[in-house]
Amino acid sequence: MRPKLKENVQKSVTLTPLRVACSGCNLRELCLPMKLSIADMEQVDDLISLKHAYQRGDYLYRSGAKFQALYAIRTGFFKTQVLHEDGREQVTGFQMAGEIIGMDAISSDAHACDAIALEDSEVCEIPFGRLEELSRKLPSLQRHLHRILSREIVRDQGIMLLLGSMRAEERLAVFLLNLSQRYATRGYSPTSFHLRMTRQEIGSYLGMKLETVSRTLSHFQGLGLISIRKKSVELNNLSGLQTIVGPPQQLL
Amino acid sequence: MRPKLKENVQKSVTLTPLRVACSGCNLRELCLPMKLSIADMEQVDDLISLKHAYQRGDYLYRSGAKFQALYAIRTGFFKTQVLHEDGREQVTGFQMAGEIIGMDAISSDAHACDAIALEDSEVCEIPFGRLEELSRKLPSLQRHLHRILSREIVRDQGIMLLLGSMRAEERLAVFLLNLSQRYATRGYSPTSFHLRMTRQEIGSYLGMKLETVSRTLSHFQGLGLISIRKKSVELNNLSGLQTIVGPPQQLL
DNA sequence: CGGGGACTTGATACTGTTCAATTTCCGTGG
DNA sequence: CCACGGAAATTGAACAGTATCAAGTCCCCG
Repeated sequence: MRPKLKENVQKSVTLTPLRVACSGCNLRELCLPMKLSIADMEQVDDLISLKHAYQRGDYLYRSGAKFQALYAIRTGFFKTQVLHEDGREQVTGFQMAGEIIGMDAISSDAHACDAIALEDSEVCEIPFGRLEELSRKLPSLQRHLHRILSREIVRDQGIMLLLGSMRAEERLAVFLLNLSQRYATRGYSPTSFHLRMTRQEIGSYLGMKLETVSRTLSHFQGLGLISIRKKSVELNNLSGLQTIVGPPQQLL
Repeated sequence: MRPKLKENVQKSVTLTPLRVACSGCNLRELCLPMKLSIADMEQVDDLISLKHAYQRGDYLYRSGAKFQALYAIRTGFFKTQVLHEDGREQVTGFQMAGEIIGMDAISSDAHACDAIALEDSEVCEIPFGRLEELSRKLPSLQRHLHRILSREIVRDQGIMLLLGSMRAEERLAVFLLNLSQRYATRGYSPTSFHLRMTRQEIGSYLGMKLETVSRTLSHFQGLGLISIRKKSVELNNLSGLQTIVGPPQQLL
């Protein structure tokens, strides 16, 4: 696959740098905002050339495993979770195509959480040593890497806000709206999609029990906000969901 | 202050590189793990030379403010908080001497949270553009920056676990033990310290109401685990607190 | 020395959990 | 292809943990 790609680069002058680096690996996240020359782009392209397939249930990495690479999800769906020694588990995120995963491992050279495929997926490996090396030469790559790391921090802060100060209904509404927006960004319907995760996993992520997730979804359905049947959801009233997130009782 | 420092560098051969870069600014976090030549160290030293004082209640930065620099806390104590439009606020962290703050702003060039001094504090400014520039030249600085960013991600994951799967008692025990450990690292007593924040702020951080914080602290005192009088805490039984965090009822 | 914020404590209300019983669905093997 | 078995999901009822509301105290700062 890769050689063919390189030929494309050389032959097709009309190909924008963007499309070159992203054609081997649909890395919206990694490539979109960068302005690179063709030559530079090829270097980035080389970096992310390794591609692996994972089946549903497979671990992309396990907590404690030696850190070697970041991973760019090309297709599919993952969850990340941290395990407490006493058996508690907390889902820390759901990741879909175009997102980068594994950044927790940089700090200690070992992964701090598990990443598990929720459906069959393809992933590009980004050897971190080489990424650092290359980003020393390419300021725009460097800047982009920093943005990705920082975005993860901001995302986590949002989840803290959610877990620390929202009620069950609000959390679930935020969750659905977030999925909706992410699917929309990727060209899928923002109002009709499949949940790749179980109620239990949603509950773990949102800090509530699976029964509460189920009840709350049923409640939303009763209000006509959504239609849900097992894992297929339809959001019938996006602004209605927004209202639930907003001031439930008049605060401030 | 800075000129004097440079003279020290030139005259005192016995000064280790570490002590040079840290003498102007007590940046355990930023400097400790790096191996740099004297010349490189001086460059890092130059980078972090700007120092500012903040009084209790002052904002180090506000949400939305343009991103210009990271900040290394030299002395004092800060909190960071995110505000939801409907007035809800969530404290996302308490930062003390030696910690780096402001990394949320890299992703969008604007700060995503407020940082407020909880006591009179001194802070070193680290212009981020120059930090990036220098870290392109110094791989060990680059690596260290990445570790700091990643550590923040790991920290946030820990808080998600706390908020998502622990009960009030456990959260508070974790909180006290975490403070204890951080004070110990800095050479202060791990068992006797002042809380710099209000019950309300602790509650916001831990996802509970101030009354619950107060009650739970009283409860710990009743158990003989701690002694607390307003803001002074004494941890009388560290392993007892650990037990509270551990399996409360036999899980798994 | 006053005033107001911070804190504590109690009584009550409510949200979400726990336990339990069914039902539905999906993958597997006959 | 259908039947089966087990996991996932739904729903109900009782319960537990926190939040809420309300007094009252303490103490820090001006």
